[in-house]
Amino acid sequence: MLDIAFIRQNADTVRAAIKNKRCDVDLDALLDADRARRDGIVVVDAKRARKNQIASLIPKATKEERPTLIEEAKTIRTDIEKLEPELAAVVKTFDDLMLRIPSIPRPEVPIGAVEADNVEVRKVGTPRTFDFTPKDHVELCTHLGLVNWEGPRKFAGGRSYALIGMGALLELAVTRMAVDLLMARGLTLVTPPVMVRERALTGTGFFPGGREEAYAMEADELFLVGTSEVPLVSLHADDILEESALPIRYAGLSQCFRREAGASGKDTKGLYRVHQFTKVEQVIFGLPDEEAAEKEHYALLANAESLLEKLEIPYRVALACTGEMGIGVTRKHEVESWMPGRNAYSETHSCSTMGEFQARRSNIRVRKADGSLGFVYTLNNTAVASPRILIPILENHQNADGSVTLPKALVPYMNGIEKLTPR
RNA sequence: GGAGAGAUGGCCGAGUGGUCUAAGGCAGCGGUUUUGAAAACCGCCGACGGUGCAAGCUGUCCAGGGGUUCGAAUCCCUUUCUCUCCGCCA
Repeated sequence: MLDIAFIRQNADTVRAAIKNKRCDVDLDALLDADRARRDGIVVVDAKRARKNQIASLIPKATKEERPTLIEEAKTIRTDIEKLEPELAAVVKTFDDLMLRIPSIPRPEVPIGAVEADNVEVRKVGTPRTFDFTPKDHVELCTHLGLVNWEGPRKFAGGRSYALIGMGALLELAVTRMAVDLLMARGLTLVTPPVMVRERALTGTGFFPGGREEAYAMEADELFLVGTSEVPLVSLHADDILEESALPIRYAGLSQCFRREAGASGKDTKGLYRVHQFTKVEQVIFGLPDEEAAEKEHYALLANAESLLEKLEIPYRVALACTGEMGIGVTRKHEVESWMPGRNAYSETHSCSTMGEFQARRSNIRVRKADGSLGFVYTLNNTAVASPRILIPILENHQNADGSVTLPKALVPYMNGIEKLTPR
């Protein structure tokens, strides 16, 4: 969410952001609602002021004066009772529109509509040249017995899967490796609730725009989160954090749930796009300062890259274009791992600076050293998401006989197992 | 799931219909004193909105929502959360 005063004063900037981010919201409707809201407040506040004035006069008034005052107060109350619902309706319109206004992309962000408009920043590692026909991860998982595909699809539906045996252990291993790396770099491990109220999703910017993406549990008015970013950011909703306590750096470990409502028919095969997965996510609360935020952003990015280096996976880093950024994001880097089965770099990490966007929605403030209050900046990045990360691990490290030689860093987490072979 | 007790500013805590512009304390900020610091003393000190060049004026907020009343932190209803006991349970 942006400051309405900022929106009024920078309407053109906001209009450009809406266009470039391909958001569906009517800025003029918002400005109209804002005007109507403020006009309404002036009228209602004047009535309320008189009402308060009369209420304070009555105890001091004589017996003779009282009936007149009470009469006037009753009239005013009737007026107010008529005006308040009208104002509330205007405010509701205003609030709904405010929630759909995107944050402003930073100047370095390329303007573009689709993935192809992202700007490559660097490539690290070289995709391996195979002297045999490499298998894709589906074949490898089947060959090595890492996944049960058919069972889950019968009782849990499409995009479901079960990791089995070494497959399940591999997920634990890579997850634990990520946790250890982040803890060593000063992040605090959190295993948060994954069932949350609507407020957490609105507060982090996933609602109202992404309502279709979330699983809802109607009976309890709870939603399953698609990332632990949601509970981690919400952990400090309504808090006033001391400047000295910042930055706060969390590593969230959770199951994530996504309906993939807009992806029907896309990536239905294998482990790439699934409804339920495990993710270690990095979340930062920092001072509202662009320079400090930039430093944190690149530290988060570096953590993800370290992970991929340990996993010996070639990857590339791209600066996402405006059309590929979420509503609240002001700068986003995507890290794409090389996946031989897709013959492409594909997204495994997403590193975002959100500015004050989430803090305004979730009411997360900082008391600065000079005593003033401000909103914090939030940032987030994937550390590792499984099973998607299993794809480049298996595909890049496969051998001609269908076995997989695990990257060295993973071996201790695999109880010393160096190679996956069919059992 | 059942019964009961609670929720007040950054924190603790008083406040059972008008004088609440929320006592008092802690923390914070400024000052006096001091070589410096501490202590003591004095003063300041909630958030958000509207309006205004500004000074100021004004509205809302005592967990959330609704109601009663000329007037609600206070009375009523409701939701959420916390605590105690019982039940169930990995």
